[in-house]
Amino acid sequence: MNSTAQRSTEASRPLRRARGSVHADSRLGLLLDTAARLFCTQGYQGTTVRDIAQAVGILPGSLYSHFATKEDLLVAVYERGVAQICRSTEQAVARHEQPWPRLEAACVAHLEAILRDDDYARVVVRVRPSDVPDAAARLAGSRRRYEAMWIDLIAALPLRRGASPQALRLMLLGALNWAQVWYRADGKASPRTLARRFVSLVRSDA
Amino acid sequence: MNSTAQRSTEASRPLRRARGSVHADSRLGLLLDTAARLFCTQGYQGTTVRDIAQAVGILPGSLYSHFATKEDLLVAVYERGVAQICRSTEQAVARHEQPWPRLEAACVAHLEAILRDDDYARVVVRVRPSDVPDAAARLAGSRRRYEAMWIDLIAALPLRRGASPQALRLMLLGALNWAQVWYRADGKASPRTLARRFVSLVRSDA
Amino acid sequence: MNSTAQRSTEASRPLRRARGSVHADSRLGLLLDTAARLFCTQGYQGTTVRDIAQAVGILPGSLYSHFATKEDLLVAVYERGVAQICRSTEQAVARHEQPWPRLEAACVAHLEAILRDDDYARVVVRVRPSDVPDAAARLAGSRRRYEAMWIDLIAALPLRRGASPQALRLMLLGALNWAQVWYRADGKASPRTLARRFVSLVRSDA
Amino acid sequence: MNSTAQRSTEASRPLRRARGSVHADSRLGLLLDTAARLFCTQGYQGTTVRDIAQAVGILPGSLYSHFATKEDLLVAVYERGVAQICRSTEQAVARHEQPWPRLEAACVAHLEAILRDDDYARVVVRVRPSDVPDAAARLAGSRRRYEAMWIDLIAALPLRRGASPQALRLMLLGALNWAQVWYRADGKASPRTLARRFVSLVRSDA
DNA sequence: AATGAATGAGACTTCATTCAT
DNA sequence: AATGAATGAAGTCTCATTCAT
Repeated sequence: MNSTAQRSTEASRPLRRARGSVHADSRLGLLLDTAARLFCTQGYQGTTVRDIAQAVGILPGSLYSHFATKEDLLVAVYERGVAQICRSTEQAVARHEQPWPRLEAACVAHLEAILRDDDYARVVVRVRPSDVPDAAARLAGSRRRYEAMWIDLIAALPLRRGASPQALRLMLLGALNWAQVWYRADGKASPRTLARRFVSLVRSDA
Repeated sequence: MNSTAQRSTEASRPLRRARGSVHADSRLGLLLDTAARLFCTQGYQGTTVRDIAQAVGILPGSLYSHFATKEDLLVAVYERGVAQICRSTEQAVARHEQPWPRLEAACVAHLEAILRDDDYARVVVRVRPSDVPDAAARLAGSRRRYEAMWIDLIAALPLRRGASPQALRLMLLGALNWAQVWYRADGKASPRTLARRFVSLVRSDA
Repeated sequence: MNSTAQRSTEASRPLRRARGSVHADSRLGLLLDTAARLFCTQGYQGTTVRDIAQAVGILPGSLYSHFATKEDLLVAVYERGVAQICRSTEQAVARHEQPWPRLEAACVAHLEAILRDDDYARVVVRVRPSDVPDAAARLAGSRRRYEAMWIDLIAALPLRRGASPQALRLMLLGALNWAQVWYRADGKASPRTLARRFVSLVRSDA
Repeated sequence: MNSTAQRSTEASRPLRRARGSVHADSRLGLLLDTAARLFCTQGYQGTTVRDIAQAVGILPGSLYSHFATKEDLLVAVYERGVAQICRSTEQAVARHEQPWPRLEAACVAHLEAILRDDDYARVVVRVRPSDVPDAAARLAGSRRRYEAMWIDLIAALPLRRGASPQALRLMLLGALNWAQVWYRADGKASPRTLARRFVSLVRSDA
């Protein structure tokens, strides 16, 4: 619902202007936050320009003072989402030195971001590039840096011979991302617990 | 509303009328097949009633001789999808007796269904119930039978103490389903290979 | 809701076939009754062919075995309505010999018919010919016989010099017909009472 | 939503843009005028959004910049109609002091408004609230103020003992309103004459 | 930056009606 | 007489976007 923990100043929840944003004193920050919230809640196609404008407190046409198209707005949100999930994950990883703990920390950070903390990050998982054909390439491009990070994380693991690092990465990220489909906040297991269980299932050194 | 399940391949992909059907319902069959194809290709919201009607060769309004709403059509497709993925998986599982091979067979069948074989099954994974709020309950209901099957498959495994069967199920299914997002048919690894790799990663008895 | 008191045999309320209708054993009687009920309840434009067919228990297309168009069905209902309101009024009038009591009896019969007793008669007042341009002439033609009766009734009155018989007729019928707009069955005054009050207001011989 | 009431004749019938309006809202005024004209000519259900938009010279969708639904547009027209018929009647009444002449003036004003002068007023009589179920309550609410005026007018009359004021009001208004059904502008009697005849028929003090 | 009205295309759906069976 | 599927036109309304102000 609200964006990151680290940057809460910008995600001013109510309708008024955010301060301290890189985007100066404009409504741009609020606009992005709102779009992120609606995109991750209702999906890209399920969110209308009207929805966003109304939640921000402007008219639909005014949105085009900031973004040329709805897709551009999505791309902006998506890029921020990738940036933030990268940052969260990097910070979490940096606290550990051993490869498996580092991987586990990444999984926890990732899952917490896409389930709870960060509307921007949630959009990255919620919106399939193929749902927005014209922007698919740009979205996929944004994602790449994050994937590179995961490739490194996995490469550092002492896997047993024959195990596919790529399969491990796809499996872990897939399992984590799909949690967005079934996870309910009122459940018993927290994102953190879930992430740890997933990791322990594939941890071959135990 | 929809007809049998025994005729899954009868009128699968072609744009024109099915040939040689024993039933006289070829139009309805074609309609469902077409809807399944478009829904899994473009998503539910990305597919218009016009798209479907045009691909079938009828007028948009004619669709409403068969289904009262677009959502009802989705539900019919979805229910067929669940039925077929259940059938495929059950058949695959039945060829094995040991728990891990049974699970592996299920994963292979599941992944092949949602990546390649079966437009109906693909819809089940492609369309999130929450994207279609008014039909969400019906869709989720359909899914339940399939989930029950997986719970049984997992319960039969000799897991090491402390491992969560639920986490294992959610992890495997999530990883498999998410493959729909990144899998490209021209890739090196077949669905079968992928599924086996995923299973081997979580196989604790090796 | 149901049609006349004198012909209750035909107006079999539930969905099954009427017996003893002039229209033999067919569903025609039921069809007409149902159309009358819906037309007077929801208006002509507010009633769809589907509504009628469904209430009768047939398919929309089957309606066209009986009537070539929806308008033809309306005309048939309307003509019956005029016939029945004529009959009711004539019977009521026949019980009196003096001109004013005859007029009063006509008003009572008319108002009871269009407010309560007779769905067919209600249609005659409810549906404006101008709402159905293509059938307007036929509807207006049906009405004529009834109007002639009223002209005679009024002509028999001993009006004071200068009073316009035409104005009196238009006023009385207008006041009665408009009651359909505001009358509620749960009100205090019965149609009979209302009709009498209207007559007494214009009765110049008191 | 709708603008002033002081400009009733400004953009009355012409198909094209109003000339010389003091206001810049000519488009909205034209829209309302056009809707009033079509609603009173063809009825509410007989008038399509396309009809209105085309007569105004905009696209159907553009109508929704001003009104959220077709019903909202009707309500706006209807409310104006009640306002204007109130105003016309009040002005006419104000020119007389005796109760019967005041009533007669009201009848004349009412009849002229709903037969000739004022498309908005005509809509009030032409459209039955029960034909537009979702807006019925709002329409009926609008009407109330006008009815209150009539109750006062009637209450001031020196009726003979036993005469029901309510019946007199319902009779007069019913007779006047129903004239919309049968009146043709080319007839011999003017609305004014007709209204006077009606009043004289119920005038008990002559 | 923002407004408010409008655009143009297209959304889903309904309607009366047809017609082979 | 009735069916069931289809037609073709039209229904109301929504959408992303534009543009003069």
